[in-house]
Order: sequence, then structure tokens, then C-alpha cells
Amino acid sequence: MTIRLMLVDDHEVVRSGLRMLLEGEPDVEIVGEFGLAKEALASLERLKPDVVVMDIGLPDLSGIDATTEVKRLREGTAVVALTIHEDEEYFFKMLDAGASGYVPKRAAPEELLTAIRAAAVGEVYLYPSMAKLLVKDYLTQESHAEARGGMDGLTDREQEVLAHLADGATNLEIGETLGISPKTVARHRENIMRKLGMHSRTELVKYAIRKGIIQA
Amino acid sequence: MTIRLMLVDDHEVVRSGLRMLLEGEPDVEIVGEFGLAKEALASLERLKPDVVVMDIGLPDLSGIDATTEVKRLREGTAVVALTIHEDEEYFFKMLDAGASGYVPKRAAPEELLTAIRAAAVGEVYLYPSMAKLLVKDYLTQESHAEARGGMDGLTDREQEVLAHLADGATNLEIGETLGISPKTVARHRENIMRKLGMHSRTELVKYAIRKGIIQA
DNA sequence: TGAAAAATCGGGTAGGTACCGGATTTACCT
DNA sequence: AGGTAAATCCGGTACCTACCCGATTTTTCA
Repeated sequence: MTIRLMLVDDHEVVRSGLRMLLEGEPDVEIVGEFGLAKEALASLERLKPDVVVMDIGLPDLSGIDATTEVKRLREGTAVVALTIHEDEEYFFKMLDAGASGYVPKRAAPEELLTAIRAAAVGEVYLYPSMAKLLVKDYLTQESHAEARGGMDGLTDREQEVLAHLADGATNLEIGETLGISPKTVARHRENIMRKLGMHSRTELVKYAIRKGIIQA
Repeated sequence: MTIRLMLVDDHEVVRSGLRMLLEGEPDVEIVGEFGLAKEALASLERLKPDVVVMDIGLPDLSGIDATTEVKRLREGTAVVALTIHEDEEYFFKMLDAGASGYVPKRAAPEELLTAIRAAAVGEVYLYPSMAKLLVKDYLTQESHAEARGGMDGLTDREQEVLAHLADGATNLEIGETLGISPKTVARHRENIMRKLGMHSRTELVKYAIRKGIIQA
């Protein structure tokens, strides 16, 4: 089963380079080449590509918006970004748009082929410098990592109070909810802050989110 | 500059295979081979590897715990997971532990090499089936999806003030930082709260995190 | 150019926060 | 039985917040 491929890049040089690279591959068939995003989108239904190799810097429509459109029009079609941009912003925006791969133009040609083949079977190829960004994002999204950690010696009652504090409730409201004096709530809060080395509700909110006690 | 490499895998066959594969590469030097995680960890300081290729299914200590130890002992040493496991659980646990690469044993030998070279320069190589899992996680972590959305009509100055507010600064501190009166800060805050329909700093913190203005 | 939006500053108030002091009861552990 | 920790309560205070009022200047843009 050959992979039906569409190329979208406004540089004729790039397209012919890709053509040369891909022509030798028996499992890849180029079904269309476009220099403008809108032309490519208009031909989507007719050409039914499995994979679209998409530049980001296009003259009529950004590759990001074009990718969003491709995924809207033909959900099953995978998009691989091929671009000179290696910055965080474009990368994450392409992921949001639904891209299945991100390859800088400086990458080795085989890497684009790997990305195309991965995209064709529903997988994702990320160039190492980009994968690094995504992993970094994942790790700072510490709902995963830190949530597994202990609660730094907070008692059950303190955690309960913390949950309400971080949720935005006042001492009075929490006292009513838990059936205790607002002064006791304040006392619990003081102990929590001392234990955690924090000094404001704001810090408590962020702590609670990191620990998965509440949702952002 | 050659990459100092350590192999940790309890199968002699795998180690000899890797040795054969890597011996031909001029930029890679194998400085140690181990079948047990504890032996590898004990030799870390002496061998000072740049990259450790780590199996997950080890007899004495899981590759996940071993990776955590490697990163604790030698922060600069990168770890590439080489394993038969392709399931979500092991993959994410290895990322949490600090791995810079994840390659299934069924992958082509060149992919391990790519991963090793990427890890050596601080980047991350993820096999496409694994990258797919991470991207999926990223997309369901919709804090991002929403972040890309509009800012609900907040002006530049208001967003700036919001960032400091959510960071825990008082009106006075923000005023000093931005060189404006604390009263002006309070006014900006009032406008922000009115526009967003919120009534407390706590809500602002959560909003700022959802929008990616600050980190939790 | 003239209206609209943004950014700035100020006064005032009711209530909340952050932190200090001291105190009691209950429970659990050795 | 005696000690330690948790959970509860109370009084007080300096500061901060959330919200109200009004005002000026600068920027933006139709």
C-alpha cells in the first residue's frame, strides 16, 4: 500500500528536492504539489492524500492555519511540518493544529521519510530538538511528576483546609463548610504556610495545583 | 569529541549486539557495560559517561529507578531507554525519571544511534509510537488548547499586571516593579476582574495558569 | 480631527489576610 | 502514665483586598 503524499511549499527548489528524494521510494507516491495553501486545500478532496508535508511560511495562509483546515476537512489525513522554524511557538501551535510530525529543513532527508512513514500509520515523528521542548513541557506540567510526591507533612485536616483555600473560599466559608470556627481555619492555614514555607494564598493555589489537589 | 557511552542490559546478546553496532562509529566510545543496575551506578563516578543506554527490565533494580539514580548522581549524564516495552506506563515513568530518549528494541539500529547522539547534545529522541503518546497527552492537557485562545479582551497592560498578580505580588510590589502607583495596579485589577467575571486573586491565579501566563 | 479606549492617579470603606500571642481536648504511642 | 502531635478555639493588629466613587493624560483609530 503506497502512501499518497501531498507537498505544500512555496519554494520550487524545496519541492523539486523533495520530489527527487521521494521518487526513489517505492512506498511513496506524490499525488500533488502546491505553492499556495488555498490551492492545496481546494484539491484535498480530489487527491485524498494520506500525508501532507506542510511548510509553515506560506504566502497566502500560514501552515498552521492550513493544517487546522486539513484536519477539519479530512481528519484521517496526517500533516508533517517541514520548516526552517525551530522555535517553541510554531512547534506547539502546529501540535495544537493537529500535526503528526515536525521536521526542520536542516534535518537529514531520511528523517523526513521516517516522519512521513510514521505519520502514515498514525504515529508521530518529532525531531530531537523539538521532542526536547515537548518533554520539558510535559515535566513542568507537574500534575504528573510532583503529584506522586508526598504532601510535605500536611495532616489530613490541613490538606482538607488547603483544598478549600486553593479553591477560593474565605476562612469564614471554610469554617461553615467544615463546621469549625473561622479562627481555626486561619490557624490551620498558618500551620500549612509555615510547613510549606509560603506566605500567601496565591502560592498555596499553585502548590495545590501542582499536587493535583485542585484543577487549574 | 567522542560520546562516552555506558550500556546497562542484563542480556549478554543485546550488549554484544550494541557493541558491534557502535564499534564502527568514530564518535562513540563504550566506557562500560553492565548487567546489573547497581554495578552500573557504582561505576558512574569513575566512568563519567555522557550517555547511558538503559534497559528497563533489569534483575536487581528497575531501569526506571536506575534512571532516577543516574540523574541524581550525575545530572549531566543523559539516559536513553532501550526496551521491549512500548506501553504508556513505562514510557511516562521513564520521562518522569529524566530519560532523554526512548527506543524500542524492535527499532532500526540507526535509530538508537540517533537517540544517543541527540541525548549527548541535550536533545531528546522519541520513537514515533512513543512520541504519539506524548503528543496525545499534551493535547488532552487542554490547559494549552485554551491558552492559545484569546485573552478575553485584556489589554497588554492588564495582562502584565495579571502576570504579577497571579505570581503572588501585592499591589504595592507590582506598582514598584512597573513604576506605577499601587492605586493604578488596583484599578487594573478591578478592570481585569470585571472583564473576566472573577472576584478573587485565587480565581485569577487559576485563570493565569490555564492561559499559560504563569506556571503552576 | 475628534471620539473611544487605554493608562494613569486619588480617596474611601468593609471586610479579609497573615501572623502574633496563649489555650484546651483528644488521640495515639512508648 | 506521660509525652507528643493534632485539632480545636480565642483575642488582637497591621496590612491588604475588593469594590465604590471620580479624574486626567495619552494613545488609538475611524
